[in-house]
Amino acid sequence: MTASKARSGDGDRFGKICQGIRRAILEAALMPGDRLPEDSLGESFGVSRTIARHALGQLAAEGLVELRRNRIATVSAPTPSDARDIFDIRVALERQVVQHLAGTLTDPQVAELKAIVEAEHAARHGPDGASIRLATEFHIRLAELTRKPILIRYVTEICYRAGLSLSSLGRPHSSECAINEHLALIEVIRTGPSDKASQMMAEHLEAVASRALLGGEGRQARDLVSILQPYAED
Amino acid sequence: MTASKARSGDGDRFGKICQGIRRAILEAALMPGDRLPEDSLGESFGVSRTIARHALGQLAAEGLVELRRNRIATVSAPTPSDARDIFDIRVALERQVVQHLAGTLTDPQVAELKAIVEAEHAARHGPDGASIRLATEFHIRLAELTRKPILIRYVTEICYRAGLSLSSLGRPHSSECAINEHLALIEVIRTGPSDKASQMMAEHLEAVASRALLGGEGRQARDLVSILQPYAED
DNA sequence: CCTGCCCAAATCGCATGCAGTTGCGCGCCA
DNA sequence: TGGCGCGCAACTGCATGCGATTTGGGCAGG
Repeated sequence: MTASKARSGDGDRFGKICQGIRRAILEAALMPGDRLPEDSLGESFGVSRTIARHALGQLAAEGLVELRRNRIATVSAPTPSDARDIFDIRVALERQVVQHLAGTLTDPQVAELKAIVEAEHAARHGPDGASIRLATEFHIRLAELTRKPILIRYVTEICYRAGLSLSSLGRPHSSECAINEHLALIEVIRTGPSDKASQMMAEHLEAVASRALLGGEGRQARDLVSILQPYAED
Repeated sequence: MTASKARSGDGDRFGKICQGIRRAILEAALMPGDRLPEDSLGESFGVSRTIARHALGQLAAEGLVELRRNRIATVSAPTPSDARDIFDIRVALERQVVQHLAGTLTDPQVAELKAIVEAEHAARHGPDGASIRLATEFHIRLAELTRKPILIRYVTEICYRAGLSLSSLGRPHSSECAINEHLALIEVIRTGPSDKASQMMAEHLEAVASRALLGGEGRQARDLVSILQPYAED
């Protein structure tokens, strides 16, 4: 499925485009509403429209890209309410991750996770995009440790969506605390009972969501679309 | 995506194919391993390979279809372990559904849900496929009542995957009890506290999973792939 | 009778071409 | 100056064509 297909490495042009756009979105290089015409996309990745088009379809299925008939594809613009839903789902899924993982981490796994957190620490004063990407990588890596392909897939997808929501709706930045929370998470997953670990993950994600989403001045100009949305539903 | 693109009705050939195959899989008309060549697919839906191919991509992203490079697409063959993961995730997601819904159901909504259960009752002696489809429809309708598009999307997807798992790994049938459980669910969602409703949903889904999955003689010939899988991973 | 090789048919991967739709800019009119 | 409508360029929707790859079945050899 997607996970196995995204595993680019051979001549997988399709996966390359998907991954490229995903990363661009995650790092906030692409912002909601940005246009993604098939032609120019294919050109910049050195392939024909066909593949670019296919990739856009995939990304639309993941919720990162919006596809309207006969219109240029755009980067999705999650509403605050979307963001709320995404984080609710994310909490539910990542609780499962830590529940399955609690007490099973091997030393190399712990080391790998700590290495990611260290990278986060190193990047904490760099561009915003890198921080978000690394934090996301931490959560995805955690999911991958479960070796449950379907869970991995959903966590990955929801993490990307969350990243998009953060970069478009969130405050400029607030990753400082997340780093400590990640370290604490590793510890509690390694040693703690699964309930406690699950609870801590839930609190961590809630903290991320409220630090970034609820506190700040979420709404900019383009938010009028989310305001008008209820009126346009019928 | 599904939600916004499912706005079918006009000339949406793409959505038609997706929905057609989804339904065929859900009703067990298509079984895991069945081949889905682009040509014949497009022919039977009256479109060119291009669209059929695109639809297969979408279904692969949803996990219903397996796509291997240069090979004919096949209906996915979930392993028992996949099925376990799917139901774990499904429990987590549907708990959210009933938590959001508890105590908010309007009378027409209750009536609509009861109508679906009634249809289940009517179809309880018909072909297996119809029962599974209606039970699935119940859960999806429940999710739709939350009006949370992203949650709806994930629940829908996971329900389809669960349906595929049931029809391929499950016993011939055991929907009798599910009908009563659905009725009980409606009641507790309508009146009960959200915790209780959430708990009942979890128990219902666990019951479905264990009735169908754990009890029976899950493994047939093709399961040797899942047996060999761990050895082939590196 | 079983095994292994080789070739033709089936099928996929991808680019390109054409037709239909959108929307943007420019000129016209108030 | 500001609003309106028209026409063209850009873009998408989709089909088809060609080369590459897999498959499975026949034939030769053990």
